[in-house]
Amino acid sequence: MNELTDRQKIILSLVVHEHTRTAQPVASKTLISAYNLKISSATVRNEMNTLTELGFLRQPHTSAGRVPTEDGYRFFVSNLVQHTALPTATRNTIAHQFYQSRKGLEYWLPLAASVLANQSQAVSIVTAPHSEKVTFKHLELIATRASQVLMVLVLVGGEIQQQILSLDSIRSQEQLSQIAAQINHLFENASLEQIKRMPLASDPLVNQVIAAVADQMNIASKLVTGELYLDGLTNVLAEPEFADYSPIKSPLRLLEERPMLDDLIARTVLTEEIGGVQVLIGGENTWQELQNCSVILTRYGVPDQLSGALGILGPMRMPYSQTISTLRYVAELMSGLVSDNLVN
Amino acid sequence: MNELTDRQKIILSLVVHEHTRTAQPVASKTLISAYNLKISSATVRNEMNTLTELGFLRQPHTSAGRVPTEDGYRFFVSNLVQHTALPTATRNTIAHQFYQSRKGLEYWLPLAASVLANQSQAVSIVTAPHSEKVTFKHLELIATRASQVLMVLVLVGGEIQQQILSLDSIRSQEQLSQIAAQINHLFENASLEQIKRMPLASDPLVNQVIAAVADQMNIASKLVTGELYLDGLTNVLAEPEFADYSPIKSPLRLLEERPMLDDLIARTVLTEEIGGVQVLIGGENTWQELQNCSVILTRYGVPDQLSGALGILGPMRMPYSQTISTLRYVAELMSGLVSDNLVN
DNA sequence: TTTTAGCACTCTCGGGCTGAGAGTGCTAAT
DNA sequence: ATTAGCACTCTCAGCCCGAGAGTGCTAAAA
Repeated sequence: MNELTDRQKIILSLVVHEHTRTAQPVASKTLISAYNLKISSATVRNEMNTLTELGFLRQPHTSAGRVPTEDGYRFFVSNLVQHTALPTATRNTIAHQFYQSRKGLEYWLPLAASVLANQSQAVSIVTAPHSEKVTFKHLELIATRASQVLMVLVLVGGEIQQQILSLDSIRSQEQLSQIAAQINHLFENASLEQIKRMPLASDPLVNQVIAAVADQMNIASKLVTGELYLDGLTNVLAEPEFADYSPIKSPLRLLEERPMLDDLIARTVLTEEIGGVQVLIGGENTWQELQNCSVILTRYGVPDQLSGALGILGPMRMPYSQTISTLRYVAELMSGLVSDNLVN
Repeated sequence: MNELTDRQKIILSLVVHEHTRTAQPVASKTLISAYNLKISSATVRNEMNTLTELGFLRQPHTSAGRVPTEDGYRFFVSNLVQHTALPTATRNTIAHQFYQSRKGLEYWLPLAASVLANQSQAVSIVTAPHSEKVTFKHLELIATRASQVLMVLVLVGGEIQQQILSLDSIRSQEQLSQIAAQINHLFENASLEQIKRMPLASDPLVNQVIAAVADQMNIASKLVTGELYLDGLTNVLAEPEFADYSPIKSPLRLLEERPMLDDLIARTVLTEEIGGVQVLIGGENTWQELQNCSVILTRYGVPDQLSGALGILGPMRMPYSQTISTLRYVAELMSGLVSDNLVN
């Protein structure tokens, strides 16, 4: 498979590089002049020819330069990308933004989305961290009007679920607090299974609350990802290949349809350990919507406890090295923040 | 101002109607054949001419039909729109979707966004309800690790704020609960001003918590709108006038920039009482980004307690009557839901 | 055997031209 | 006041064409 000569690899790299820069088919002459190559354009043409036969390049038409194919990008990303560290200046800029933001996940998530979108000039995807195992942490019952009660459920990890309960009978705030305290004691660090196995209480109202708790925990356990944050939609629209609007629609559709996006994230990132980066080029024959796009995804958080996904969706013609580095760095930052603020 | 003859009004209406249907300039002949008019095309042309001189219509070029201008739409919306009730079938479809959704604001908000986007085939804007006056309802302190504490603050209305506190000293959950109970008693239904005026407690830790509460309430009071939900971005891209992509970018930018959107909502809806509908045509010389767009906004919720905004952003060429009716109906539904689930 | 210079060939792209068609404004008659 | 009729204007799609870009091939050079 990896039968390319060194020179062919260099040329493929350069074509990819030049094409990401200009968004134009790359001609043989352009290449030697742009990168000061010591070989003639004819030689480059010959090599390009073999690369084309191998399926790594293609010509839009007979007398045009070459453009990398999906396979070309794939080969480039898996074998040729040079993982350069993010420039210190960039790292500082990013870190600075987190530093001067308000503390708290609800501020960091949109911030991460915005930082990623700006840095990559593409669409960013950020999901709130979510724990695979749902564990009870704390319950609170707050009297509102008449028999209505606001139930606030805190899960280990820090996720908060709320629900309005209509109780069968009216209780005072003191009574409610007592019930909550009782359940808090009983359910300390309990899993959903453990809660389901517990015997019924004597007070039917307690049972009603327990049922609601179990219900909410059940909902939480079925979530693949937490809240979703997107940013940078307009960046994509600025890309020259989208001058004709139609190719835009499909990838944007993907972002709007949660099930698809969840599927995408579930099938890629969540199978990955934290720190790994997955690159999907052209939808990999699975997501039709992503024909001319690439998605780069990674996971952040604390393993086995609370983790979410970070991603970039952009044109296939994308500065992979830089984008991957940025994504890695933001993931690192976010992991740190999550672990510093873990509720357990 | 309202100097139009009845026939001119009819013709203006028909031009608007026909143009929203076809997205094409409307010719005099087209009009009489499409609507079986009993007058000749020459008469229509004469009337169109005066309407053009009055600034309600314009010609893209000499030998093209007429297109409504901003003023034309404005006149149409304020004087000529016939407020037809939403068909029962549509109402049922919408109500059904709310009925079979899970209960809870966190489900209704995206649902409302999705319903509006689908019904109007445009971009929908939904903000979570938010109360103008911030009032303390309930506080909870939950021990996590070491000296870290999760603070959960519930405001009257039901908004929940959370924050991780790093305490100066380590306390047990019992002690924390005691502190919370103490503050809950002290702050019952207190406003931010009242809290700020209260004397310091003897326990510095209590003061630390109170400061955090005040801080969170301060943040809440500064929010113009709650969380934001958008949907239907792709619908806009399907509009024929956006075949060339460039006009798309500006309105989408507006949606991504929270400050602008907040400004838009604040300046229009929030000045309006609940039930009223505001129509902004072509940005009304204030929002450059909305050149060829119209925004229809309304407010939902419980007056003076908890209210949010619902809106539709679409092309200026938009079925106003239908869209307004839909918006009204969804607002009505949402108001009901909010008032049924009020925490106070 | 590999590289290179040279050249013929192919294809795109923008400009200019053109004829058909759409729709108007005007005029004169009803 | 309305309308039929007509000349006029402007767009639009199609076509041709020449310039330019870039290739593939061949034959010579290294």
